[in-house]
Amino acid sequence: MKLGYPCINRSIGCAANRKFRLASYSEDKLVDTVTNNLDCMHKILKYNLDYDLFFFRLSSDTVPFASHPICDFDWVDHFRSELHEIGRFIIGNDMRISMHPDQFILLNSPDEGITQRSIAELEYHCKLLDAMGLDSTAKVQIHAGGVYKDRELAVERFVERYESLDSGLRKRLVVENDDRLYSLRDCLLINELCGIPVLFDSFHHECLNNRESFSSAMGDAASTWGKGDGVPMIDYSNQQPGARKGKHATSLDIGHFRDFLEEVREFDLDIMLEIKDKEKSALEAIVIMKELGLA
DNA sequence: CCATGTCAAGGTCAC
DNA sequence: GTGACCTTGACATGG
Repeated sequence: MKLGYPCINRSIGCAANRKFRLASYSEDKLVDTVTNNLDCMHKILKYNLDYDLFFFRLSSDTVPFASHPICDFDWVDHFRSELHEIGRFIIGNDMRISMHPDQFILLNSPDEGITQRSIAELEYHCKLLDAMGLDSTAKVQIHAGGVYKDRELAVERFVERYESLDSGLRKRLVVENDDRLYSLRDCLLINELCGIPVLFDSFHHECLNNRESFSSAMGDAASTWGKGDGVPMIDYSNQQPGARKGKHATSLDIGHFRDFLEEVREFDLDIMLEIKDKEKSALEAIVIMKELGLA
């Protein structure tokens, strides 16, 4: 099992997700920002290696506005060697990488324009991973999307659009159960219809489910991952005490995490820890995993 | 320098 | 039909 955290490291004093306002866009600013972001990304990955954290989610802001019409800069070419070097570091150290575009990426929107912009954004994500030389085990996770007053039709649109994507995108995409609209069962249905692997989010599952236990849910999700997809990824988080249901915790609930691991320990998984204090909780979690002989 | 408003992008739900 | 809320950190502006 590998363990990781998303996008941001608060210990090392740099940010790999720096961006700027669209109104102040310039090519110089883009180059400066991406230079910073890639440099910091590399530093974070080195930190992760030092602490046995072999899973990391790259920020969608690595190349700001990459899929926006304003950006006609060939950043893949310009940053070819930096991207390649980071890719070599990742592969050489047997690290796992994911990305997770924001919630307005909607393959199943009835609005064709929204879908087209979403696809452009997915293309950017895949282009970044491609430029690093990462294989199809580096995943881009999305949600199923909206319901639009007709769930069946919305699922149909998702499947149709997924099938129309070119294989370079399809090989990286996975669909994640969310906490309000599409449960694990809904995602498994989508998988049956088009084959997209299902990324299990344990916290969303706690918010929205059909009474499946963690281990049975995990088994179902894991069975949707094929050979080229690598070890199944999952998202783990826990509830912030006293807050609205579905609010991600500030810090790791160690007892909950240990119980969760005990329940899914029969599976080989890579776990993304979606806790607000990022690497701090990851460092606590890796201790637990080692205690249980899982890392 | 600090505080507060704002930011490319949508959807849902309450009223 | 309109507006609040979701959720998020960091940019940007104004005092």
